[in-house]
Amino acid sequence: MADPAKRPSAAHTAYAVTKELILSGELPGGSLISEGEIAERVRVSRTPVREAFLRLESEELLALHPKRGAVVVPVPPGEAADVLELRLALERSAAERIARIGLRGDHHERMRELLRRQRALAEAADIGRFADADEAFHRCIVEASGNRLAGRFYATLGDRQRRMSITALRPRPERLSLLADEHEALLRHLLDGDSAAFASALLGHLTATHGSPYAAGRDDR
Amino acid sequence: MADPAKRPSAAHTAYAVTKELILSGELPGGSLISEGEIAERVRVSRTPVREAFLRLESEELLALHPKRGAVVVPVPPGEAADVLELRLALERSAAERIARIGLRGDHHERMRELLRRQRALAEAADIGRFADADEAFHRCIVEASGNRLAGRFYATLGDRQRRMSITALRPRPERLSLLADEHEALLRHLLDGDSAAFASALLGHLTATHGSPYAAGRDDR
DNA sequence: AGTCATAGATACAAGCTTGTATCTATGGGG
DNA sequence: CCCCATAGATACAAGCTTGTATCTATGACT
Repeated sequence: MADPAKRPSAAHTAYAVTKELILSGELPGGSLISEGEIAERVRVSRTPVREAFLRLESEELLALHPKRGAVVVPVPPGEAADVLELRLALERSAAERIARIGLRGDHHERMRELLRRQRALAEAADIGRFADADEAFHRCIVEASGNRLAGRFYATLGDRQRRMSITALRPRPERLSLLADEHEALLRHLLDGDSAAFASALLGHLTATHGSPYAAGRDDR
Repeated sequence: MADPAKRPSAAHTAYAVTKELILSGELPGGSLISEGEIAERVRVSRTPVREAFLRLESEELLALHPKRGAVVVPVPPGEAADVLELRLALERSAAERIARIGLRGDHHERMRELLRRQRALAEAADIGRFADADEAFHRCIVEASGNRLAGRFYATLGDRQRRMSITALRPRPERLSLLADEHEALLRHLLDGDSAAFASALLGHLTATHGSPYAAGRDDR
């Protein structure tokens, strides 16, 4: 089959497919899988699957048990709060910098476009794609700050976030419009340079969607 | 060794020990265990352990995989919110009934005693025992309503609650005093017959400790 | 005291998986 | 076009577990 640049290796395909199964929730935490099972699914031999498993183990998505199988590592119950707290920190920090340096036109345009897209997806009740546009909107906020490091770090939260949003975000389609409204409000605060209002609205927004990041164990309470 | 009434069977011992390991978090969700491993730990043969595993499977604490082992079923990420919502519902309902019928003296005494106990444990920084006294306090609220069914149902949330509170409640010892303060406030509202204030305070209390029950997927938002 | 039933110990067979070694196919470089 | 290296396929051995059958010990009842 025709493939651009270089055909991905069997090991990489096995890795990508398995990772997607985990992140999408099709293989939930606690599942017990095997090299043979994935090999059959991806239609390769066990050798590249073995390599993929090792990689996923290093990413703490799989726990390998010799001669017994691999367990999909569950999302630790407390991690939802940890990820949320980091998201809050990164986005607030981004809003403060944007208040200082302004919001570049292309970023503004991009957010507008994402908001329009969200409206359309809310109307179509497309929860999956809405979640993608939701995530892209928040990521754009962090990237708009110009802090490349923050942008990169934020992206690594994406995988962990996906595993939680699959179960946390079980919205009725009507809620999608509310979420789009809240995104509008966030953009307005950015444009006003009001990072305090942004922080407050963001906290409400994330709390309603994902629960409170200020759960037990936090030091700032 | 001397034992009262009847010595518990090996199967029951294996069951109780394994369940405690799971609820306490020593065997977290995603752990892969075996009959032999537990048999060695409890010092019995595999036969009673096998029976215990079947029981734990029916309670959805273990997932058995023939010839491979048993996986400790992880706490589903969304379940924290579900359990919290039920707790809220039961405790608010109890507060409303108590507002109507009053708080019996013995229940009042019991709660006072538990609060004193919590103060002492906060001072001793005994997080484990504090959590027990915390749980007993909330359970007493539900039992004080006189609704035996609610009391029984609330107790079944106990197991699920424990698996979450181990990770959610990672408090610094200082926070224990704050929790005791909040329990004082809850009792005061009960005594005042102010179920609305009780509901509001309870929401704040549980949200701070366990995160918001009104996460995505709720219908009342 | 004897008998019977049941819980549990134990040993061996069988299932499921990984680990390892060998072979093959393919692509790149000379 | 040939050779070499590497990715991957495949087959068999080995590890870990459960499933099953048999035996034993203990307690209860007669």
